[in-house]
Amino acid sequence: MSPTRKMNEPMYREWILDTIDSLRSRKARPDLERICRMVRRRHGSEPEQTCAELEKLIQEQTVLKVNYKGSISYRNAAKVHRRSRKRDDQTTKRTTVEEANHSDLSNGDSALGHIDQDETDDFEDEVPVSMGTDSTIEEEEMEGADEDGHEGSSPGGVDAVQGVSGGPHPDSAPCSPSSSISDRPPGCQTSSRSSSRPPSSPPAPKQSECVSAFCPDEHGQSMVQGDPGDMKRIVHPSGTCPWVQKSLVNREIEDGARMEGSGLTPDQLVPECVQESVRGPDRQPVALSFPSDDCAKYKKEIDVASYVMAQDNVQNGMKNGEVSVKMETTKQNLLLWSVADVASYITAAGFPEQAGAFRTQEIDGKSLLLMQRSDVLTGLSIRLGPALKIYERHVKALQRTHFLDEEDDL
DNA sequence: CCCTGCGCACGTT
DNA sequence: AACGTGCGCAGGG
Repeated sequence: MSPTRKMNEPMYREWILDTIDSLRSRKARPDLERICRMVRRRHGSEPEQTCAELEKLIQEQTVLKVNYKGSISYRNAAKVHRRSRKRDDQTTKRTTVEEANHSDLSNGDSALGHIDQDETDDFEDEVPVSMGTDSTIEEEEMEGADEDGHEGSSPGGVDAVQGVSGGPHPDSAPCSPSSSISDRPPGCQTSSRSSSRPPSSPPAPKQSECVSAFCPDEHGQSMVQGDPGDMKRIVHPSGTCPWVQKSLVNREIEDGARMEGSGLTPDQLVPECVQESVRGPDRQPVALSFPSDDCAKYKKEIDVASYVMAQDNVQNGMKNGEVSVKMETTKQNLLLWSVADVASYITAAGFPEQAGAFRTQEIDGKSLLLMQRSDVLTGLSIRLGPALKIYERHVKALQRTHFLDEEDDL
């Protein structure tokens, strides 16, 4: 019965991205409610589905979920670009990434710009998004984390702390750090929130947009975060997004009068990923330390590709030498890779069957750099499972490494 | 009623 | 100054 149910991701992805773009061009906040509504109107798909698909996109970073001015917004990752102007600064900063994490967060909101076609990967490195995909992720967890992180922030952090999470949304609530993190359920249903605060929250003094995704550490990479276990779960039942329905329903039927039912306004529901970081004019963020921060930092500092490679080598137990060598030269020479090089890389990475597809499609180093997720997932005619792994763990990693390196060089 | 377009204020770089 | 964002309002269907 529900044809929409079967929709392919690519399609949905387009719809959603398109919708986000439309809303943006219309100067309307691309929030979940609007996105769902528009998708429904245009394509007739259920809000729930849209919500679920949107989440997938968030996880794969095709869409970025951010907290902007106290509310959740979604961004088309491909359109996000960071400031391209000041290169010098960037370069400098990049070197020392230590603080990158914060800056990333902060710039999220306005800095996003447009990345044209290069998209995804490019921005990735700047934006605090998560890179992983396979397992995980999401936003809500962060709350817990940050709270936990307590304000380590700053001494004077009052403001900061407050700002960090408290500002805009109660939900984020950070205000009470000491409170329980543990109970912070994944956003959607949350009941606890209802009592927390009235719908009307004061305008957030500070503003910054935070991306909600984080780095999953499914590889077991030991990143800096403290509790991996926690952050692993998925946040909300995407399939169900009560709040989505609710908001839509409200609109259609009651117009909001019913919120009390759940106790929250659509806005408040969103909290899942809300997290904010504030940073002083000249200081670092005050923010609490949440995983995402670490992730961002981690991303920058570590050579993802190397890491991945190492892993693969281990698991494949093969051609370590070859791969390693390749890796060494990767940064500078990815552009020089031939079709055969790419194929052997894929083979060495443990996907011999899929390597042929790369060869067939004549993917050389340059092409590899230009590959987008959809290209790998659907353009090569390979199975989704391996395709996802190849893209997330190898293609993306190589691209990232390449661009980062390029940036450093600049 | 809903969608769309846009002026304007605000925040960041 | 330039740019991204989104509120709030007006106009059109």
